[in-house]
Amino acid sequence: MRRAFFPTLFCGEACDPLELRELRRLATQLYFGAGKTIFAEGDLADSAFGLSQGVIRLYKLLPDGRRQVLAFALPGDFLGMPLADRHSFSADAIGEVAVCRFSGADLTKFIRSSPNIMLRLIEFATRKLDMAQDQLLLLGNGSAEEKVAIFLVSWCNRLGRLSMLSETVPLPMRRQDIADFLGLKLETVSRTLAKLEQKKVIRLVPNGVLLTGLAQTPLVTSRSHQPQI
Amino acid sequence: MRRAFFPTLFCGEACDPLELRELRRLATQLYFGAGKTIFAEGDLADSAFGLSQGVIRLYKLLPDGRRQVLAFALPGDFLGMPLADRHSFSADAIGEVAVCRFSGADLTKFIRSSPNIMLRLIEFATRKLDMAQDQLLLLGNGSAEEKVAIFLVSWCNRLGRLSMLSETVPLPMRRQDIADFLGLKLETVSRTLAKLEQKKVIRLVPNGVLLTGLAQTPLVTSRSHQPQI
DNA sequence: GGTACGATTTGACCCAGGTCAACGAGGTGC
DNA sequence: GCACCTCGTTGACCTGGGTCAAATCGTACC
Repeated sequence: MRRAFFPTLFCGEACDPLELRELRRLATQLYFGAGKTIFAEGDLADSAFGLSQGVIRLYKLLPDGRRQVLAFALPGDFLGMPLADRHSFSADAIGEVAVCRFSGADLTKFIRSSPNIMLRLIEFATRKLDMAQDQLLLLGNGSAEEKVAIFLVSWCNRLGRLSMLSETVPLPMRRQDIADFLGLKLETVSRTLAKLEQKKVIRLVPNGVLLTGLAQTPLVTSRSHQPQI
Repeated sequence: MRRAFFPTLFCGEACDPLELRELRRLATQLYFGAGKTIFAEGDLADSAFGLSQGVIRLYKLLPDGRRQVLAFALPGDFLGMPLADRHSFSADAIGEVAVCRFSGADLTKFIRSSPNIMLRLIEFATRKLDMAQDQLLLLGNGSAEEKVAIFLVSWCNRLGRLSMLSETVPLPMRRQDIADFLGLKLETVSRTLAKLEQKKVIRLVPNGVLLTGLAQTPLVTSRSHQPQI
């Protein structure tokens, strides 16, 4: 829980230092324990969140309990879209988590006053939309093996970009989370991982995997695939 | 092919009449025959399109030919996100189609100069994202029957909103398109429709259906579901 | 150490939906 | 009319992944 990590959405050369200072003023750091809910679908979106430390799962629930995990958020990710009036999905902590919260009213005023920030938001949303569409492609057309393999590849690409990649790739989420992300059952995820291990593509270790070489399946080559919301 | 239909994104009370006039100046009307491609995934997004008349299917292809239909666009829909540099999916006409094209450079300049329009774009993208996430929920968790039923309900809600709903609901797209939209095979779509007809929920007619009462399955109740891009 | 409890793996079986193939209903051109 | 072609339907069969149940592993707490 070291230093405050700011949403990358607001970082980079394009962001005015003055605006950044203003933003920092709006942000407060919050901590959540494992399994705690940051916000739930349907909640008034009276504030916006950036993830500083830890991993968060974003998901939707059906009345009968079925769940679709939309994404796993990593440090730097922004949660949800500012300016929406209600959250369209739930978010809860996987392990310990630190987030920075932006109070809604102030953030809204700030965004509306800055064309610069609005442009970044449009680009942000465009990227999210693109990723959601890649995910649709995967859910609609992938076999269990393709789904799991692509999930692993994309997960370690993301960790790599954050320099959080050691020899072994950590998988902090439960099998059930992966299953709900990929539209599979947890037994199938487990079996598929075992199958990949037999093929010498990965090696399973407690709370992680070791990638020893991932075959290129048709879906893997499909551009981007960097699920992060 | 009557009058020019303008993207609803740019309509409504919030849009300044002066800006609207400017936009109209940027738009040119184009016509495409059945099956013609308006743009393809990966193309330079040097212009943006609004659909005036007809139906368009938006989709992604895999190298091996598998296809995911992302949405069926109806008149008033905007195709793709402005400001992106490349199209992230393909679009082609189902039947005869009229679109208005906005030249990219001019549109970009116009958007960047209008905070008003940028805000609308953010809201637009937020809605699209929300819809994509509902679609993920459906693809990941729905049975064939749920998928088809929800598709029908949502399709006729959209037609209803456009007052394009007569006694019988037109289904201008092929079974294969519906299948690729729902992550099913065309035989399954056909069988499922037949099953729904046996249950007296619908009646099949050439190029359409007659809804005689659609049961509320868990997924149907899941808010919104107004696929349109 | 030992016990308890949740997460994961593994096995045996089943079924929704995929696959393959035949058939039928409209169109269209000659 | 007839040949041809595409789209849709239907049937028979198969299989990938779901379901149910029983180990096994890991970790935390006595």
